Amino acid sequence: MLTARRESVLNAIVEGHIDTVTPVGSQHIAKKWGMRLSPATVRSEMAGLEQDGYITRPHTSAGGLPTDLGYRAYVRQFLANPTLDAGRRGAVRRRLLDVAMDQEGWARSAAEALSRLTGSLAVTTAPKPSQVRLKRIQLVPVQDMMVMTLVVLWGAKILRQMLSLEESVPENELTRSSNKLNHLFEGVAPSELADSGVDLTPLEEHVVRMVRELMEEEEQQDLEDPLLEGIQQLFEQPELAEAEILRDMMEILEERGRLKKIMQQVYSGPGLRVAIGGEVRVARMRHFSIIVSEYGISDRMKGVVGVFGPKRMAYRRNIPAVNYLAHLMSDAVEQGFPN
Amino acid sequence: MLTARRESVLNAIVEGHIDTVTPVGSQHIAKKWGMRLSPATVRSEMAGLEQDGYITRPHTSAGGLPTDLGYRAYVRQFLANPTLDAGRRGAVRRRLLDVAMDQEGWARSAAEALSRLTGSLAVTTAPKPSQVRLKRIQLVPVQDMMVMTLVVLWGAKILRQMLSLEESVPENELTRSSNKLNHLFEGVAPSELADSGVDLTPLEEHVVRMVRELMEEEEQQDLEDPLLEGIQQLFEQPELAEAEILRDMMEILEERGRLKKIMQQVYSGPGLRVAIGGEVRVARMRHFSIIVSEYGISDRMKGVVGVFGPKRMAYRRNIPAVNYLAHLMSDAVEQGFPN
DNA sequence: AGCTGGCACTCTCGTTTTAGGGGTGCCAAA
DNA sequence: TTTGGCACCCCTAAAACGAGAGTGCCAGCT
Repeated sequence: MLTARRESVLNAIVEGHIDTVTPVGSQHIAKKWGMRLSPATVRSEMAGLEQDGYITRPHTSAGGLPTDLGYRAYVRQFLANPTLDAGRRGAVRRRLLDVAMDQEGWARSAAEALSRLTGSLAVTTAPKPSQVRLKRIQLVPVQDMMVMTLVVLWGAKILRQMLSLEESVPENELTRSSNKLNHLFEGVAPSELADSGVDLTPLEEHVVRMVRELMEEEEQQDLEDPLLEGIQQLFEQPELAEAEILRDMMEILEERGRLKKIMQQVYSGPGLRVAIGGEVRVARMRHFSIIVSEYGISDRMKGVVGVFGPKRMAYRRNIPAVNYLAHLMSDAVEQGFPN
Repeated sequence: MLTARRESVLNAIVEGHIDTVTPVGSQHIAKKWGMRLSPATVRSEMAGLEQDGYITRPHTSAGGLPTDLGYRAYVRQFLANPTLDAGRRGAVRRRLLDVAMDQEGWARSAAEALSRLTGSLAVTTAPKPSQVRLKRIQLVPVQDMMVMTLVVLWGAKILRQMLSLEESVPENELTRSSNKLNHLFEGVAPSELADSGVDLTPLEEHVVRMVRELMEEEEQQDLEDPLLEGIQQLFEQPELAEAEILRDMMEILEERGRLKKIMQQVYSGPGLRVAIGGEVRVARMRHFSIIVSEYGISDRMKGVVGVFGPKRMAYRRNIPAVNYLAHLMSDAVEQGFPN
């Protein structure tokens, strides 16, 4: 059971470890404490914390290291009401509401801001509408027998696909087809992209089928691909001296898909989540934590924003920062911005 | 002066070092030699090689390590006629000619193939036409007062930019403007995107100016952004145990721009180039080499393809591989594929 | 009770020592 | 010109060592 005093010993251990990287001993804590408690007393509390699984020791007669459970208890206090101190908010808000950017640029600049705010690797995904709907189809000839199909969806998402023709088709016919298809299908969901009674040329048939496939694929994904900003910050973390940890990190970051999957596992509905080390069931994450928050309008247009770093990250700073950004971004989306 | 025998001693040293990572001694070489020469003789040749700057010794009485000059002499033999043995060519050709992909996907899959072929980090840039010309402009309304401008260039490159309006503009007017601009400016270079005598609405003026800026920016770049494939391979290299080397590598890879600049420095015109360690004047490259080849049609549509790795890389394997891919990709581009 | 100072003990980490071996340079002989 | 022999160099890996940080426990104090 976690008495108040025991909890503050735990806090001291976590924070001590966060800034020294080493196991932290009883004296260190007592000192930080202003000597209101002797090291011996602290030791007995630490014994209790170890018993209960909040800390471990690398070996007998070494200081304490927080376990995942220990971090979890530590983090809890920041989850209640994470507000960023006014000083740090600075120009972020303005920057995020001011510029006319496409979704991706906007999300990227949010990640940049968050990265600067936290000094960590920041991750965002561009806002994605929950409904995939067709805005426009455009067939652009790029060469004889070769056409690029541009598909614009609601929310300014662009898909493209090359299409090789059986026979050369004059440009104005392509334009006519584009117009025809746009007329027929503007605003439809992928499932409605079937034959509409109207006669379609074989080419048009083909395009419709292709667009449908693209849109269905798009529909599968419920998040856009994550955008990373501030990778260099990660490399300054001392834990990466450990070859194994470095390797894990590379494997996580190497493929966008992997990080996306992890984020999907962690965030599950609105609000802010923290996953510490092994809490998310991915072996590679053992030494890392991730803070994730959804933003946007839950079932209309959403994305996620978060921070990734070693378990030893500055939760006290990062949690409010992520939360702040999530709110900013939600505000922006509610105002229909960006769009 | 490099006698034939001395040269083969050098070869043995380089290859020995490539696969043992350590300095290589005279016995080792003599053994490899099938004992047609005694270690003592080899030693005297090594003394010569050291004198002439082809090898160094980490300390007196240690084996030899190739210098940049030594690698250079070693590499020369592969530059003459780098052909990949038929066995390895495998399905690469087919894969590269078969699929209908956009430029970037195609270039990425080339990088993937090259990475697999060499077991190293492969880099490509998508083919870029030397002339930036307008194919089509499309104005897509995404929201009241907000328009997305899509610009398609020759070579199927797409640029986009958000544009916020002063006042709401009905959709069909946007379409009319798109059509008008396409009529006026189809196929023009950025410099020709000026007033054309025809009356333009303020909105159209604005779009033209914006498109021109985008195109001019595009014109500045003479390569597309590099695509990397196979980063994980790099991390398996033993030299990265050295913290300093690891750091250098990270700094090079961190920003795409940096690698691009290095590649531009190395490749200068058609054909295959190798830059070994300090040969390219970038401090961070000291421990690395890069093999780069241009592909495409020199002043119409080009890109680069290459391999990046530690100086200790398998040049014998990688040079022919890069060369092979460059030729494949050139063939593809000549056939107007991808497009 | 609960806290504290004292004390013996444990474990790690950095340093020093040591031994061994791979490798050289040189020389004299084939 | 090549080779075997030999003395010597210098690094590296392993072992030995000492210092320091930290613990656990206990007996006495508040």
